Amino acid sequence: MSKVPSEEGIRALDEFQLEAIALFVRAASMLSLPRSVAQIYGLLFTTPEPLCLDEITIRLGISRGSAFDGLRWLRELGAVDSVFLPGVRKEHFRAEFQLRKLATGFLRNQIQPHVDNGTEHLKRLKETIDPASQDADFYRDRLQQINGWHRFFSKALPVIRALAAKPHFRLPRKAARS
Amino acid sequence: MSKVPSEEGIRALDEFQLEAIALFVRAASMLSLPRSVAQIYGLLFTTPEPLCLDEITIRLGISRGSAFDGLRWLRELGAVDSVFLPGVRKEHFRAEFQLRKLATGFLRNQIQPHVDNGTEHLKRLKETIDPASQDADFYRDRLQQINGWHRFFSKALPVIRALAAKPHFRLPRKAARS
DNA sequence: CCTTTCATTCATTTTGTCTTGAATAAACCG
DNA sequence: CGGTTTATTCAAGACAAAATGAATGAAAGG
Repeated sequence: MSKVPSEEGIRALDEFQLEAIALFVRAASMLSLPRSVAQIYGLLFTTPEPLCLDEITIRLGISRGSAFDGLRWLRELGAVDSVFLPGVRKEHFRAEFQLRKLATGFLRNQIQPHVDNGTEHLKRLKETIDPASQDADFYRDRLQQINGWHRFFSKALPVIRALAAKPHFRLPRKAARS
Repeated sequence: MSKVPSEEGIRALDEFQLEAIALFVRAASMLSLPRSVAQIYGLLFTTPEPLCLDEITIRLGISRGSAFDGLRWLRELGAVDSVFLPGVRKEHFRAEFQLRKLATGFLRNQIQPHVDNGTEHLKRLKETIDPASQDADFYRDRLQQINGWHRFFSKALPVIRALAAKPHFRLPRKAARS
């Protein structure tokens, strides 16, 4: 009957979902993340059951490609889990929402690499200082400044991770719908 | 003699400056900030004397418009100071580089507004829950989740500010060139 | 005033990123 | 195996953000 994904049995987004997705989109724009990523996460976050790729494209009105890329990104971050339902071929997805996991994934994927890379660049920067130059002292001072920032970030990341892990910031358990 | 900014007496960037600017550009890309902003900051950071707009455009090879916008952005953040030299008409700029100031400015301008705005959106989101809906409980649960994140950020920002302010992360004083 | 210099704006062009959708590959099924 | 469904890639197009530079405005100097 249906070769192409159809909308049969797919209910439209309700007001809560729309508003929540909008909220995620706003938050994502703060981090300059693609709208589609935020939409996908928002949809999964506000949907009790795991959804497959086609359902996502239909409900959000985005293309397969976007949905696929967005899901891959979210999975790599750990913000989305794939779920295999017995007897169902399609991969299904649901939102992960422990702050600890989200923060850890984001730091690991988006921040840490830059900080690590910075270490290397700092070494190179140091070597560009010509001791004979009349600016050598000034440059050494600036290099130290950058080094200080770099150390700060190296130390701050674990602190942030720890903050996010504090149960204090999690919710009191509430009955979850099955 | 010169109606148009010329390169008279403007020495080219040396290796240290080029490398440092590249480093700032990389860092900026992590935050999705425009390249020109990073270039300007990098140039000022690695230049002992304050520079005026024209010197910046010449040394970096960017347009007046970019330089102006970039400087405005950096000034609003507090990452750049303008300096008025006696007997000199042109406004001159120099980099501010206390981590405390940079972090404070960035959080104030780029993050805080989003968090504040979030408060409002959360209120609206709450009102979209239809108590009659069969998803009402589920949605309330999710709303609590987002509330938790929001509280986390509200609390985390001051902590980060405090971290950045720790003298521990600043450098031992070194003689600065006048 | 009038002129000159410097600061600022903004319509246009350029650049880079996101999205799309058709093509391809892989997995599954009988 | 063929046939079919599902997953993934990727070149082309759409879009948004940034950069440009000429035009305008403001301030200073004489």
